[in-house]
Amino acid sequence: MALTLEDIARLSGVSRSTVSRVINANSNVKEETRQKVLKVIQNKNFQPNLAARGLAAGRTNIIGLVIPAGVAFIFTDPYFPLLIQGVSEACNAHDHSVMLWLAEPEYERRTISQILHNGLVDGVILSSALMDDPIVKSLHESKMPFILIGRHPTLEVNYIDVDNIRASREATHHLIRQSRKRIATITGPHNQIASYDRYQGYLKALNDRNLPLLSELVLEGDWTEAGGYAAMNRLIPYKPDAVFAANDVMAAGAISAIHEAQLRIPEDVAVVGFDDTPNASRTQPPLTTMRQPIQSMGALAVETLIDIIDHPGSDSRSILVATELVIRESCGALISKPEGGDESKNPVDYQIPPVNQLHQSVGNPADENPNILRRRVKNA
Amino acid sequence: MALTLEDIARLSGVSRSTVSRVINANSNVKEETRQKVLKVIQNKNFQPNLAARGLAAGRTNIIGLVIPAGVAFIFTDPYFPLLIQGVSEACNAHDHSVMLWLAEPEYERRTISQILHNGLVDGVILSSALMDDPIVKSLHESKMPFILIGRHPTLEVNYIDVDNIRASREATHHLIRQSRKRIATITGPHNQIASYDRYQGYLKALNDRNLPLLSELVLEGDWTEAGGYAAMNRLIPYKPDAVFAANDVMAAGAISAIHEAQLRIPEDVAVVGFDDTPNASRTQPPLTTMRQPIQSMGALAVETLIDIIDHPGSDSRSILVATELVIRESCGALISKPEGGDESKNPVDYQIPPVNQLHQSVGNPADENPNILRRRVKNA
DNA sequence: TTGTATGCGTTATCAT
DNA sequence: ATGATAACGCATACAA
Repeated sequence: MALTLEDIARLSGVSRSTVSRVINANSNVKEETRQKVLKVIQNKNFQPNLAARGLAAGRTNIIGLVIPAGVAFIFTDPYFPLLIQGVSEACNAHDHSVMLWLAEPEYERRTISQILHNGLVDGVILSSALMDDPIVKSLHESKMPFILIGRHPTLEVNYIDVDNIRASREATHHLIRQSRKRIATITGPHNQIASYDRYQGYLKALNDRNLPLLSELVLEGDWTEAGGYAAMNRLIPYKPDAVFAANDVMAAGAISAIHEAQLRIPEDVAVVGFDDTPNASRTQPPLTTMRQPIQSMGALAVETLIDIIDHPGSDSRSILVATELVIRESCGALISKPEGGDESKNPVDYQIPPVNQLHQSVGNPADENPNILRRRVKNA
Repeated sequence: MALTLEDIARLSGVSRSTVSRVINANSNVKEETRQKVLKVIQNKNFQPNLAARGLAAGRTNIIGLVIPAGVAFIFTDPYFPLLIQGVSEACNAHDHSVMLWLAEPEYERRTISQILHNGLVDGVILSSALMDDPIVKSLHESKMPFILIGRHPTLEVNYIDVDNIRASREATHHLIRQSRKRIATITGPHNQIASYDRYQGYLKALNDRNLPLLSELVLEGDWTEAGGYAAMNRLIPYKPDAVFAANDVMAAGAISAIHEAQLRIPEDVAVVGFDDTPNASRTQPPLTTMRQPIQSMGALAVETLIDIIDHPGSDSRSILVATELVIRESCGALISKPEGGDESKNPVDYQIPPVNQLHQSVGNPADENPNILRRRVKNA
């Protein structure tokens, strides 16, 4: 049987309460006593029972990480692994544990109510993807602290995201600057907010330069390599000279299709992806892509969630993490001189901040107001 | 505040114990009462507090999944995601939750003792990899039920694994049958049991056919694509006509290197991998590989662990899951007629069972006794 | 079949 | 600064 507070108390000649105080770093304990107790604890390698602690304190230091499995099958995509890793590391660093739910549709209803009411979890990180995810609504209506990875289209909830619109706009502008005229895009699934935002950015970029939207050059993918491959195959007959894929995995698929069609990259078709996942640099040619710091976002989610848990009733937080266009010359680089003279300056009306600089925004990122970006104040 | 047993009891006009009985499917309760209580529970969407349940019953229905992070950085490899998915799904299906620990070296010591003693976890699935992993020893010395994914070289512990030796031997035989004479291998890291076993299988295959071991054709990789690429580059000067990579990701790296050296696959160099990860079929040419059902192994681990938890003191289990050589003609296929006449029959002295058939073995898989493979008796 | 009483290992409130 | 004691929400042995 495992040791208890009582055991430690007896062994160190104090009361249970004092041991509890020592463990919880309560200042009301004489240094001498503290050391004595601490020694016994170390000696016996005592670990307080978390279930009991949870019961008594109403707090478990456990965070739930929920990933809808309708989306999670994309495990050939490093996105979720990286997110999990980021969350896990941050939890370790903050003395929390992570409970993982890959919420399969069939179990979803049971799962969500379990999470909310079983008293085992202090808060939830939800990698929501679907625009109308019922889990988000359930959480929003409950008292459970939670934070989304990826903004929500309508509800005012806590979230961490990159500014997908801005980032995609920037990525598309990169292609426009190369005088690409027939820029295709392979989007993510319609019902996901990230897909929507990235498509909006693409549209805005075209609009910025008065380029027409060619609807035959817009195709919906499913984030997978096979999907990108299939989409590109259907795109090729329409002779695009560039393609913006909403993630790197689809971009890789597109590259395969382009090669098979005997077209050259980037001479015939330039390719730009999104994510900068580990092997974006290993495609042939290396992929130009929009980097988002997925692991950092996971970590930031943890820290913010803990902050929310510690300060209930505080304002809702919307945190935007900066992205960075990673130009790998061979894949999405300039192939012709700019037509006009103004292409040398960045056509986007703001500077992309460096990737490791985290920013907080209070508004909706869809709003056109780069100035509300503020440096995030930690532990504020 | 969340509802409690007491609330439900009051609402349905019975005692707390009766409600508890209903929830725990105790047979000693009148059907009528049962229905009555059940209705209130459904109605109020009551969820018992798991912390309290854990405290009282000494069981939480939570399973810990521990992945050493020294290994987990390989998240560009779908292995761990697939494993996590398999474990998670099985846990859902069995009404358990999964607690995830990506055990980083710095936190390892604290982590392990937390897992063992915090009373939050009924048992642990450990994706051990290192031969001398201290976590395994800690677990082995503790009373915590646990199961390894991947056998342990010395300790007699519960594990799930594929027969790596046998599988690699089979894979290598496939190359030998093509009259390949200079068969290279890219192994995993030395200190991992899977690497060791797969290398042993390679050695046995050479030995089976009296082929010499050419030490310049053996190189240690690190499971990553970059590692496979680098290893292959160093291998090429020694003119191998085939290479067996200990996993698909390294095989993909090797393919890149071979292409860059202007060599043809499989005419000049045949390639065989291990795992059959989702995009093994998407390499150019498609990869011939040894399939292991990673997700199934995760699920089987969960079921076995629950069984162990339910029946403490039972014998230790060693379960081997069958593998299957997936021959994709273009990558590791025959390029020349067999030299002798006996190559037509399988040189390995046993049939590889179909992949979805799970088997149990009592002995050490390193032992040469295919006959001890038995169908696993479920719920036995 | 049902209710009562006790204990699980903490934290927290109250004394001292 | 420390110690008793009462919750926390549930399961279970025992009584009825």
